[in-house]
Amino acid sequence: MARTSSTEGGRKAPSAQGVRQASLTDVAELAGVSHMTVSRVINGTGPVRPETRARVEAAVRELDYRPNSAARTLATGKSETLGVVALDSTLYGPASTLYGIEHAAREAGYAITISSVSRPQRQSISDAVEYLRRQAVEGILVIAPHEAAGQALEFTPRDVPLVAVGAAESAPVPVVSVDQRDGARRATKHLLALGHRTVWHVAGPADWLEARAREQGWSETLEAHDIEAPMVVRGDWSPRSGYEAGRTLLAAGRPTAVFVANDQMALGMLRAFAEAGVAAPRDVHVVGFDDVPESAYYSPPLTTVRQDFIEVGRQAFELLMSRLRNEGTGTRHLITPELIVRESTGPR
Amino acid sequence: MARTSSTEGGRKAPSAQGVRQASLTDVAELAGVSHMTVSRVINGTGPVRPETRARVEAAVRELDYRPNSAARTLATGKSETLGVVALDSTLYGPASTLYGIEHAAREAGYAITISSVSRPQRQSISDAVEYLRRQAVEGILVIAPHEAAGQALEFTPRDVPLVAVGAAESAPVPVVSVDQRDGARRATKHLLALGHRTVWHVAGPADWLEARAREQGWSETLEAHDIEAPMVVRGDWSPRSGYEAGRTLLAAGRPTAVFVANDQMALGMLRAFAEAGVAAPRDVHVVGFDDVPESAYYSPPLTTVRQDFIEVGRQAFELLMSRLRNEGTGTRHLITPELIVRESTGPR
DNA sequence: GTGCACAGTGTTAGCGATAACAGGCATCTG
DNA sequence: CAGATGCCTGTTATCGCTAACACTGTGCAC
Repeated sequence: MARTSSTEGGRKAPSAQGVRQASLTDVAELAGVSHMTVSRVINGTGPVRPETRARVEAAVRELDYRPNSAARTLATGKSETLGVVALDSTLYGPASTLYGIEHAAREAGYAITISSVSRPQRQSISDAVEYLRRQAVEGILVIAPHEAAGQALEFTPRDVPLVAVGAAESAPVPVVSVDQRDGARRATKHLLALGHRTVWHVAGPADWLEARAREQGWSETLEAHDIEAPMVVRGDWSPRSGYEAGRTLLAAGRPTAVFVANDQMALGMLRAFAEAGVAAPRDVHVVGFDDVPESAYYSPPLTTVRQDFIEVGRQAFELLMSRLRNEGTGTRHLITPELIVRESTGPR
Repeated sequence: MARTSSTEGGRKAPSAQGVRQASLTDVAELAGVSHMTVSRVINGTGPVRPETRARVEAAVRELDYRPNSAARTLATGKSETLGVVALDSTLYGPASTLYGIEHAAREAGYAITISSVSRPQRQSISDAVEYLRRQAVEGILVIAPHEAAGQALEFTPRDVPLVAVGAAESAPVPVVSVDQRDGARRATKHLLALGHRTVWHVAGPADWLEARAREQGWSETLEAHDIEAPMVVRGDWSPRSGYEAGRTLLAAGRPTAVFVANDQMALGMLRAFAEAGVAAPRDVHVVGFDDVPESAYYSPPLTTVRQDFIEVGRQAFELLMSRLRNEGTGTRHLITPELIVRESTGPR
């Protein structure tokens, strides 16, 4: 089609902000039909003669009509919107999960409203949920892998479907998560299989359920091999805390094998080791957790446990949808992680 | 107050999903007033006798009333919701910006609806904007630092306020961004000041405006020193592409100074160098961009250019708000980045 | 004591959409 | 050819809220 210059531009994009959006009725008038007919054309409900349909569609284009979602929500009771309670962080895991959810939702035509919490406290999580309920969301996904989240969810109202991502097994709501304990067991076994007498552990924050599950998987594996678990060093997921943990470990007696609860801390620890002249894999074997994109390029490339966060997000969305449809399907999805072996546990 | 056990619990959290949410009218009936009085109590508009107010508040609690935002939006024309077009990625920058925005918005009582795009194409960005408009957002923030975003924004409707984050200076909308060129100039000057005869550059994807601005800052600095710019090696922000760039550089003649367009690629490059026995800072000086939390723990710790993404998010939100209030304040905010010097450009 | 201001409340009319039902006019069926 | 059965369209009520205005009563100025 040839460009019709000024007319089109001028009509479609009036610079003033005051122009009212066209409504169904406006379109109906212009097309010479009733507003219901327009509604039927827009939504594809009910039969409309092709000729009429064309007239309506022309009017829609002419007025640049856009359905008002608030009105639709009010009339139907359905908002086609989901709420997500997300962590206010750029941690790789939570951020990836968020995108997994957003993706799945968008494909299904659902909008996503986010409410983030800076600190994993019971109150703030309850607040976030409450806030979302006010936004008339149809369901809520909570990405909040801490203890506090589990507690907050206990007192969550039951009248809006809710799915937790990565929360406690004991949480009173449906849950989708990666099997952290299994991942930790794989990591620990891998290190033991390399001939180490014991495996040390740098854990995440104690109030993170995932940190605790990894710790558990580690300690129960040692136990199964009749090995007494050494002291746990705790970090906060950050590279800096991993660095400090590394120095602590060096002082505590130079481990030969360390399972670190996430890749970023492993990076910090490797750095602390390197500064002390302790090289991996020559002097120490290290396994991380998460498989962040960088971990293959650490020095040395890091053996780690891969979690498929996108899949977690997808399954969480699916589970929520099935709840919305009132299908009482499963209440807990566990996703199995995968051990990725790289140089940090390679030949010395 | 003592807990009244079963009555309360039973009424407030009926497990069935079918129970209708209480409406203003329900509350009004229970409190023995008109629905308008309830509305006034809820919103604090208009005078209400303390006694009446108390009765209404009791009824609100009793019924666990929650205002219906769709109805409110329909009646007032204000949705108190902003739309954000975000990149479907876990890149540190975009993710951080998103959280900066969310934070600022939440404090101001605005909800955030996200629409993410997987690939920075003009069409997908237009679609995302269109999608948000349908959600009745009051304003839109576009985090999309690519060429395509700039193009898409040109054809964006003018009737919903829109602010771009990190887009082209030439974009036809208000923009908030970090001064990439300035950052690149600082990085390049820093390397030149260390006595290098030239500085190589590993650039980001050509369709990212930020990549181009950094490249420009680099090349114009060389030019100002009468140095001919060496060949540009291009990556895609990923550590893997940085690794490949590193190998390319090694083959192309072993540079002594490299400015890499982001930290992750710098990591990959350092890895490629290390594998070839080229150590930083002994044999080569490297500067990155972004200052991701990990960069202080790379081997060696990376000199880089810090961008305050949270501040970017905050200012973008502010700018959008001022647009909403129809204050014609500034149209472009530039935030100055900061050079962080670490070992990767340290003494040899 | 009349009038006026104002606190406190109620009534009515939308906002823009869908739901539910009610036709008019063909076309088929018997 | 009457009646039934669709297609296509229109009318009306309704979702839950706020805006706008109307109404009562009290307290105070004059």
